[in-house]
Amino acid sequence: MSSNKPTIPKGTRDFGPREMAKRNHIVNVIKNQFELFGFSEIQTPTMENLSVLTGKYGDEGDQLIFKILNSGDYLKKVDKNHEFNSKSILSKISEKGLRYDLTVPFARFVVQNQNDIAFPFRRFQIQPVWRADRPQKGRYREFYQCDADIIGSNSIINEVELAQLIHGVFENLRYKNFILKINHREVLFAIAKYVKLESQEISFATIIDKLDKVAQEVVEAELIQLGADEHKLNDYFNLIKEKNNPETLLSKLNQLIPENKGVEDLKMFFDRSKGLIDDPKIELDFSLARGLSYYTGMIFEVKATDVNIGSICGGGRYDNLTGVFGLSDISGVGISFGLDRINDVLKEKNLFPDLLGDELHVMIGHFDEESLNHGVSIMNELRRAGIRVLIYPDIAKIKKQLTYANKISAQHTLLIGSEEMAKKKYTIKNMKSGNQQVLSIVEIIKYLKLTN
RNA sequence: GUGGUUGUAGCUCAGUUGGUUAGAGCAUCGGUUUGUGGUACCGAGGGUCGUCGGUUCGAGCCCGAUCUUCCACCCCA
Repeated sequence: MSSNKPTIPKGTRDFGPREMAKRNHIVNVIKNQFELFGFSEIQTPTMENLSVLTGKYGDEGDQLIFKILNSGDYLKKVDKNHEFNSKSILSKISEKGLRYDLTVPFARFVVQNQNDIAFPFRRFQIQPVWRADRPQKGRYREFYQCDADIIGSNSIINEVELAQLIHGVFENLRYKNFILKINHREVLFAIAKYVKLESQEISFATIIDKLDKVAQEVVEAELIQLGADEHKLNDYFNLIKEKNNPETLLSKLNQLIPENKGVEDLKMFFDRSKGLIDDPKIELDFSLARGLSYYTGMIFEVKATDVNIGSICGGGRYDNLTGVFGLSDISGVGISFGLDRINDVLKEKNLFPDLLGDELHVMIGHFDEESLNHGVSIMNELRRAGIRVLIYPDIAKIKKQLTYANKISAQHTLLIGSEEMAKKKYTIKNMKSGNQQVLSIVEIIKYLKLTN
């Protein structure tokens, strides 16, 4: 009868009770901030039509979309006499895929519901996404994103608010060692032009993005091979390396690329942020590029400085995300928190609070059938008073019941025997200290309300 | 997708140049103790050594394939 042990697919995870309590803690903090900033929640389906998903994330992104096989005889539409390769038959055997992120489904949602939406529309969304990537540290095939977007407004105030929101989230998670890097796509494009790489802006951006991993010489050599002007490249590298306040950096940048919208936006961003964020951890990084092809304006990325895990939050402004679905000239800006990576960071840095808010207040223990029944009515009274309580449901030795209470981390046990039933006073035991006292139900409720 | 790496009990790991019946700690269950756990002592259960195939008189150990783990690249949350 020995069967093979069951497993779960590569890159996916089970979350036990303790894990879920921690994840919920993070979700609650993020959700709370989203609501404070006036965002409303939506959800979209797990699967989308492939026509919605493909072409939005670049060629590599398309490869990473999980495709769903058509139901029924999925080979029916395949013409074997025709071209027979994976690319040509994909459209015949699959028309749906699992969502790859939350932004593109959101764009689809906006277009479909445009007549019911009041613009500017502020929505948040916390749902899992799937990528057929090869898993490694901080990289999963199923993971949660927590997105907040504002669509239908060009104002830089939105960017400022999102920066505030990011600070609010990490402050409430008690994580201080993050840095919010910002840049602007227009700046990158103008610099590409400046170093004589016009029409190769994308290649320029992807190479430049490696700067935090690869030595500058390597990046420089790669860019020169691409056709960049060595002298102009040096001006740029010098500016990247310079540590200075944003105003100075921006005015220096302005000398390289005058009359640039990106520089103007960034100036306005810092101007409007003044005094709104305590202890801002914002850094201008003119080499920040970010992959997703739909960004057109300011781009954000949050990095953990003391954990090696990639970015834990990212986002930016997109001017025409809904354009591909037929609704043009609507600008939006959004950010996405990586729940799983934030969880990894808090775990590594031991930043979870001792009490996660999921604690069981009381477990009722008993000695026989009669006290068990008595306990059930006591349990009812406690629940009505808002106390989280359960009763050990079987007749068992008190030792076994206490061991169980210990394992499920009950904060107290309430013991009922013949003496307790006679006096209507019950033994309440604090499981941490081991102290116990004999109290009436009213006193117990009062006592528990005080401790929780 | 490219290159490397890992796999022995529920968990963390030992296991000699290939040699009888594969071990430990923790965890689990039971007892010492018929009203007291987390924290004592005693005992028990639990493994076709990731899977399939090969070499050998003999494989946990050697070889191949495959799955899985982790890492780097790629990309990203």
